[in-house]
Amino acid sequence: MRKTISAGSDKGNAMVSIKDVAREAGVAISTVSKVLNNYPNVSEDTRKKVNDVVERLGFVPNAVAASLSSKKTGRVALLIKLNLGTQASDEINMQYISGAVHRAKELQLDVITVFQSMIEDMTASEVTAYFESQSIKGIIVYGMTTKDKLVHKLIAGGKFRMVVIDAPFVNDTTSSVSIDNQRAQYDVAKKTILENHCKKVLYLAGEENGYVTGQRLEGIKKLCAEKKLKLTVRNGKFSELKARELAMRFARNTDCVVCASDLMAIGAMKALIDMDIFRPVCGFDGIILMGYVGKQMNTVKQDFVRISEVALEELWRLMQGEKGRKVIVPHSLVRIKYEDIIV
Amino acid sequence: MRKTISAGSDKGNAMVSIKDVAREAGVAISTVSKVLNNYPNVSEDTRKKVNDVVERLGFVPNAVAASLSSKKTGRVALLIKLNLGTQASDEINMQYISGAVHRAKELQLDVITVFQSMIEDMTASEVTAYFESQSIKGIIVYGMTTKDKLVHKLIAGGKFRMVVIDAPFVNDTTSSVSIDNQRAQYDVAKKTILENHCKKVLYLAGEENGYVTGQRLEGIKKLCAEKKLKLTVRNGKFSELKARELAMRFARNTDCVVCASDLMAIGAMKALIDMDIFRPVCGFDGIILMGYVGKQMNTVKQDFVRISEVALEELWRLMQGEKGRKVIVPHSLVRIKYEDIIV
DNA sequence: TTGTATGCGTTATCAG
DNA sequence: CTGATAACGCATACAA
Repeated sequence: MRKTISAGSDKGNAMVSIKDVAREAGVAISTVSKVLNNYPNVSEDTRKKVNDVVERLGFVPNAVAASLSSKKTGRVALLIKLNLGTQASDEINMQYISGAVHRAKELQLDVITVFQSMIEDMTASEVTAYFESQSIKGIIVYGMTTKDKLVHKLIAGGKFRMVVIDAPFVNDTTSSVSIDNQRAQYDVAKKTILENHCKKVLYLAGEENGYVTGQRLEGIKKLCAEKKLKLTVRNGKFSELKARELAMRFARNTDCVVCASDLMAIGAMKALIDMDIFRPVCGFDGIILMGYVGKQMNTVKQDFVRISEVALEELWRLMQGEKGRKVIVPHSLVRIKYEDIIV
Repeated sequence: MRKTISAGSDKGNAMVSIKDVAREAGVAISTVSKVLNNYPNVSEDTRKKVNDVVERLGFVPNAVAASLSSKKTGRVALLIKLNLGTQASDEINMQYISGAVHRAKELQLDVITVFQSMIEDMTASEVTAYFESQSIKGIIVYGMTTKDKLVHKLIAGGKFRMVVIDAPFVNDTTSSVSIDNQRAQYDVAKKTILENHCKKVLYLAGEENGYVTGQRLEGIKKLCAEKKLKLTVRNGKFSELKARELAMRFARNTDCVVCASDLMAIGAMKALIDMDIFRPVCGFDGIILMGYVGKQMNTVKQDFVRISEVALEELWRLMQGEKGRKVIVPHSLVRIKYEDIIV
């Protein structure tokens, strides 16, 4: 009668299982299972009876056992690329993880986090075996580049449902999720250029093997064509240091610096400050670090949490058997000030 | 002879199971299991035979099934506290996750990531049930405060092996892992004070409900007592904004500002710059953000990746049945310059 | 040293 | 509508 809270260290108190519920409710295990999984063929009467016991015993089905048995309910892996300790990527990755993990809990999906570095020295079949051994059914890939052969093979293999962020892959079992990179680059540059009446723009592009690099480049090209602006493009490789160097060399002869990432924008801006000249700079991503540079800049705000939530929902869809598709998440333009981010 | 890569989209090839290995090797399933788990009683002969087949088939044991069966091999949860979008904590948490996940893979432990926000509105027994339903055997708690009643109950409940970072809990099933906070605060302050010949120090302490706050406070008190320095303590609450305000109000009458966190050090330093006065400032944590402030500061470098690796190893120990203990991880003193962190 | 049998907590397929 | 019962992939006490 007493719902013993089992004070302390009584070892053997096993978790309450479906069997206990069945016995307590006076029905068969299979019936309990049906109630739990909302099967149609079960009377309101027993349904209620079972649910009451479930409630009373505080029963929660064992997800591990379920996934062993079911083959449907599967786990998903987040494949994260950890960049050399630049905390810009830490911030972004953390938001990715947070978004996915939260949404996963709501959808009753089990999530494991995997870093590229953990699998980069494995062959494709080893990685596949590893994921299978973990009962992984779906994978979300963050920060994929053209050089990630392993991921390409994973997609081609077709063994897993996959969602790739910022990479243009769509097939029956693969979806892509991203913002409209071309449009975003166009928008943020346009705003900056109009505000400052620029004629000659220096564009610091991302790394060549990044899929977004080309799209963003299209955006700035389109703008410059439309507005008849002189465009100088340099490969900043998404590197703060590289951007700094490029700004030092080329910024003097232009009236603004458009960057394909916030980190590059920061590098460029710091260079300009050191050079003691002013040029408007705009970035891309909307990371908090932008608030620490001392100068405000326009940037594209990507909602990484949202992107990751959407990616997880998309993976869920795929795991229900739906076909892959391309999903675009909205973005916005912002200026990040120190006063806004300080807490 | 060819190690077939199984070209492409052959759908139905289920994962190779222990059964397949057994059949292929001409032994019983249990024998394979014994080989896999390095049991003593198995002849070198069959051991080799089995291992060959394992190799050839690329077999990897199904972790889910194993944990269902074994009751020993369990999963561990990382309980992460996500702070209001300050990317300082993002950086730290990312390193925590990275360290734990990597070490976990080596130790063949399955890891799930859980955020405080996901469980904060549950009761202790609900959380317990949730973790049990996930076959969680051990939990690492990051960023625990005195106010986290839930975690306290989890520890008291004794159902899980636990490792708490930066919190003083040790019992049979619980270990604590941290640096020597008192010593670290003493060291970094001493260095700063000696370098600048300070006499009056302003100390911006952490939040009262943080376990490290008291230890760090002891460190600075000890130093000031030894060196006969005038010490003014204010509660900065680990807040950059609060530190900024406190620096504005109190820094003028002191010759240096010792902070219990880098974020506060940044807030204080920015305030000093705005006030146009110079005071040496030192921080605590060693986050990369320190490189973006423009002024170099001494700080304590915590190796969060290492801390988390150690925590995971400790959890592993506990799960082997060993008793809880207190583990101290080394720290170091550094100055973080923009030139060092830019990549 | 090896094999047999049972169980872990579910889901799913059948009869009833 | 409900209840046995067989998987799921593996570990392990026990028998051979």
